[in-house]
This record gives sequence, structure tokens and C-alpha cells, in this order.
Amino acid sequence: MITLEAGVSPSTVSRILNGSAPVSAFKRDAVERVLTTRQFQPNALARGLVRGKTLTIGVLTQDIGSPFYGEILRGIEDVLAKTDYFSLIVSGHGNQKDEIAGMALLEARRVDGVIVLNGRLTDEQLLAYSEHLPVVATGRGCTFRNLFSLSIDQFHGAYLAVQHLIELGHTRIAYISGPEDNLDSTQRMRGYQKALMDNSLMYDSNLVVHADFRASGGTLAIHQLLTARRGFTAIFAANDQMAYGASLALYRLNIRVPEDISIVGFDDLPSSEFTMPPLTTVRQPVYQIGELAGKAVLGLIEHQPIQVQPLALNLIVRETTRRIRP
Amino acid sequence: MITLEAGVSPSTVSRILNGSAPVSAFKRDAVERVLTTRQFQPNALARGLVRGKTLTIGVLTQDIGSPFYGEILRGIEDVLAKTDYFSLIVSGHGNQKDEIAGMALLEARRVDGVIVLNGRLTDEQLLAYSEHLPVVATGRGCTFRNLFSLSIDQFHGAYLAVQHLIELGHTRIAYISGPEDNLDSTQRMRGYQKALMDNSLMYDSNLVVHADFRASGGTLAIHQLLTARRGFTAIFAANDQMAYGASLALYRLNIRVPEDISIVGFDDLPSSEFTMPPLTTVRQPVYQIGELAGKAVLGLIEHQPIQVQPLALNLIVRETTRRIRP
DNA sequence: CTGTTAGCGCTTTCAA
DNA sequence: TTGAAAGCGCTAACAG
Repeated sequence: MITLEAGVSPSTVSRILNGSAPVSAFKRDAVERVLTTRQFQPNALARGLVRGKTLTIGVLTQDIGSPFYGEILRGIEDVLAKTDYFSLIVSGHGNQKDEIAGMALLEARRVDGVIVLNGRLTDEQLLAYSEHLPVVATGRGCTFRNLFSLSIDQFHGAYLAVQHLIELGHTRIAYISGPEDNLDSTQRMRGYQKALMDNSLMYDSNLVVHADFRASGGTLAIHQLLTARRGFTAIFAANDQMAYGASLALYRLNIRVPEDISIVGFDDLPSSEFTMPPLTTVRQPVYQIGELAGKAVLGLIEHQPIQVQPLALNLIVRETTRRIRP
Repeated sequence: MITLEAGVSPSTVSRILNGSAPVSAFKRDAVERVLTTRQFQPNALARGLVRGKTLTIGVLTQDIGSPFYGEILRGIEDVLAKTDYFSLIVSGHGNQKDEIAGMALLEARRVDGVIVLNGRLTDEQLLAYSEHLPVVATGRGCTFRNLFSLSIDQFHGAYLAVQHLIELGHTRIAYISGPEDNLDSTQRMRGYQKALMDNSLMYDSNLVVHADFRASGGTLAIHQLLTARRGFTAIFAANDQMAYGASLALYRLNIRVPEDISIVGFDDLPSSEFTMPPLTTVRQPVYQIGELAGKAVLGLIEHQPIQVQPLALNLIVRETTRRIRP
């Protein structure tokens, strides 16, 4: 159509579109005129088919509306925006079945690489995918050839949080954990235990409650903890959202934070700066994780070495923790 | 490859893949065996190219990490998940340039339809897109042939919020607005003004501050409002996030909510149930908007009538508003 | 510098 | 019930 109207061959149009070979100014002008008047958009499907490359990076996230994954996606997007690549996001909904379906969808669309954000696929499954597709995964440590993993020391983050509470004089510290099969959550649990141990404090399993990483789970957890009637003066929540829910439950019971009970969260969601009082928490460099993951797939795709910048967790002390009353 | 290994023609494989024509049990078995062992994923690009249909719905959102748009996306996703369609999300970042680029990308990928979530494209631009592509848009009222708009009466929502404050005895009510060029925000402004008027209260432009829909904007707004030294006992914020920021600013200044000042937000983000105290706000049926938008594109694509279910805004009274002290 | 040709992986006639 | 052939829109190799 374009070719007819401009009186040139398809290859000439292609050459102009891609700048792949010199074209005379005359023909170029003619073609470009038609191109703009017709608002021509080259068919990405046809391109992908012939080039064997779609300039698309698949992203398997867990929850499309989550503030946590949202920030990672933003990091990925910003990195890709500087290139010709583009991200195709599918959600695994935190269950393996959907994750496998999502991966199938990405493969069917012939993405050039995949970023897998945490999730429940096994390392072996990931390795299998990486046989024919560059894969970058967060939250694990199984780098291998075409599979790049980037993990952050969750253990250490938890250790920092609990150490902080202990330094404030707390000795009875409850832990609101995530799902039992969640890797991040169990690593944080170990950090919690280690910090207690290093300070010669007893680990008491009655002070540990498993919840679901959501605010409502935090609320529930408080009720469980309270009915168990084990005294505690501080709470370490495995993520900020559960800390929110826990705070609300305490507020309802007229227990004040931080006067009566201190709380530390994990993640440092953007909103944690604006809770009341602002939440003391462990900051995950979420956006940077996204950026790094983005750069890593590109590196894998283009067979370039991947710059491994260390990602660290930091304790952000705000106003939900305070020295225990004498 | 599959064809060779199973000793059949490509058309036979295609027929099995699509169930488009009967195939003998014998060949079917042979092919299916190869299909599974090879973990064959039909190339979606090639399919799309030949069929002229990609089973993909483009979604132009504004902000990939936002809790508000995230909920809409979830609604869309859930509707599409029941069909063969799949959503391709691009972000417009709240500026027209990126939105146009995003639309171009979606067109290049030959999506079968587009959902445009608010944004800054003009109605005319949308209409132009709809010439060759089914378009569903939220937050406007310009339905026309291949363009379906769904809007919610923001005016009414604001009216409810302000009426509520007035009923509690407030007469000096500040409004923290969104950007001046934002349609939702200006409609809410009109609802605010109307409610004042209907109750014979003066509209005072000094009580109106424009911010950016983000928490930090709410914080800033409070400072502006306070330095202007116009007394007020209640605040209506054009969205929840600004209400969060405003609350924090007040807390810092030792002004208590709701004892000293009442606050009403807008949107009812999932987290608003867990703020402290829980936020009184106007609930937008965000998830339903997503669902409806999803159903609407499918309707447009398949030339089926679109079920228009009315979407209403509700005032959710929680704990940031109370009767003014005598 | 430019046009012709072949082919990416699939579906869809058309014959058989 | 099946295969051969054409073609979706593009790019890349090859001639010229």
C-alpha cells in the first residue's frame, strides 16, 4: 500500500524504516510523506516473525496491583524505555499453575527474554526455561549460564530490624511471618532467630504467627498473638502491609504505637512514609531491583557481561519504634 | 519440525491445535505425543499475522505502580482471563507524549482493542483511533460507534463527601484539588462548590489548593493552607493519597484527626481501610470499572451489545470525620 | 542505490 | 480425512 502510493519497492520502504541501507533523498521524501499521512505503523508481528526477535521482555510478576511489585515493574520499565525493548507483563497470582501458564504465554509470544519476579516456580523449572530463553529471576540464588538470579540478603535485613528492637531494650519480640512456603519470609525468620540468639534471648515459637503478607493478615495475627497471652513489647512484621494491619488492630484495642508496642515492618513501601506514625521498616531497594533485572536481561540477550551492583537493605528508623519503658 | 516427527502435514497439526476440523484418532495421537514431548508453543506472531487477530487487548494505563490503576488492571485481567484474550499494558505516565507513543506501540502490535484509562489524550484523538480500532475509555463521556466511554459521576461523589462534612457542622471546608487540568479533579471541585452553595455556604478560593494527587502533595497543601491562615475545620482531598499526606502533615503539627480537623478522601484505596484512623472516603468501584471496561472491549470487538451497568460512588464513613466541636 | 525473490510459522482455501 | 499451495507483512540476500 505504502509501496504503491510512493512508487517504490517494499525493500526500499523497509530500508527507510530501519535505516538499514542508504536510500536516495528523493525516494526517501516520497516515502516519508506517505508514511506520515497514512500514519503507518509497521506490523510488529511480521517483523518479529522474520527477524526472530520481538524486542519484547516478558515479566512474570505476582500481583498486578501490588505496591511492592509495582515499584519493581517501574524500575524495569524505566530501563527498557531507554532501549527499543518493551515489557510484556503477566501475572502469576502467587500460584505455580498461573505462573506456568504465564510463562507459556510469554514463550508463545516469542519474547526475547524473561524476568521472573519471585514466585513459586522451582529453580529447576527456571533452569529448563533458560535452556532456550534468557531468564532473570529475583529472590533466588541460582545463576547459571542463561539464567541470572539476583537476590538480596533478607536474612540480614531481618537481623537489622530485630537488632534495632533489642537495642531499644525489647526482649519479647513477636514475629508476624509471611506464608510458610515463602522463601523471603523464612529467610527473614532466620534473621529474626539469629538476632535473638546473638543477644542471648530465647526464641519462643509462641511469638511467631504466620499470615499472608496482606494488611488483613496482620490484623488477624495480632488477635492470635493476643489470645495466646504471651506478653510482648515489640513486633517485627515480615512486610509493611502486615505491619499496617497490625497497627490498626492495636489501635482498635487502645494499644498505642510506639508508646506501648513498637513495630518494625519490611519493604518500605512508598506509603510507609505516610502512615501514622510513619513506619520504621527495612527498605528494600525495590526500584533498583527492577532496574538491575532489566539491565540483566538485556545483558543476557546481547551476551554482554552483567554489572552486578550490590543491593543492600537498610533499616529506616521512623516513629513506630521506641525505647522500652523501664 | 513437529510435522516431520509425526509424519503429517502442517495443516493437520494446525487442525489439531485449533480443533478446526476433524482429524483421525491415529494421527491425532501421534501429533499430540510430539506436541507434548517437544513442549510446543505455537508461534503467536505467525498466528496473529495470518489471522489478522492477536487476541490481545492493549491497556493504556497512567502509572504502573499505582494502587488506583492497579485495581482497574486487576478487574480487566480477571475478565480477560475467562476468555482467550490477554492484556498488553503500557504506561502513559500522565503525559500526552508518552500516551501517544504507547498507543503507537499498541497499534504496531496489532492489538484487537484498546482500553484507555483516563489520561490526557483528547476526545478527538480517541475518536481518531477508534476509526480503525475498538476503543474503550474511562473517565470521559464520548461514546460513539467504535468508541465506548464509561464515566462515573465524580461531581456527585464530591457532593456526597462535602455534604457529609456539612452535616457534621463544618462550614469552613478546605479542598485539596488535583492538577488543574485533570478532569476528575475539576468535576470534584464542582461537586464541592455545589454542596457549599446548596447549604448557603460561601465558596472561598483561599480554601482551595492544587496538588498533584500524591501523598507528598497533600503534605505540601496543608502547609500552604496553614500559611494562608484561613481557618478551616475540615478538609476534602481529591484523592486518598493526598489525604494520607495531609494527615501526616497535621499529625506533625500536633493537629489531631478527627478531633481538631476532619478529613475525607476520594477513591477508597485498599489501604484506606488500614490508615490510622481509617479514612472516611468516597469509594470508586475501581475493580468494577476494570471489569466493565474489559467486557466493553470484548463487546466492541465481537459486535455484541454492551451491558451498561451503572457504576455508583459511595461515601464510606470511617473515622477521620466527626461532628464539629460546639 | 534499488528491485526481485525467498521465507519467517502459521492458517486457510482447494482438491483429492 | 488429508495434503498441497498460497499468503499474512515484513526483512535480508542477491542481483543489477
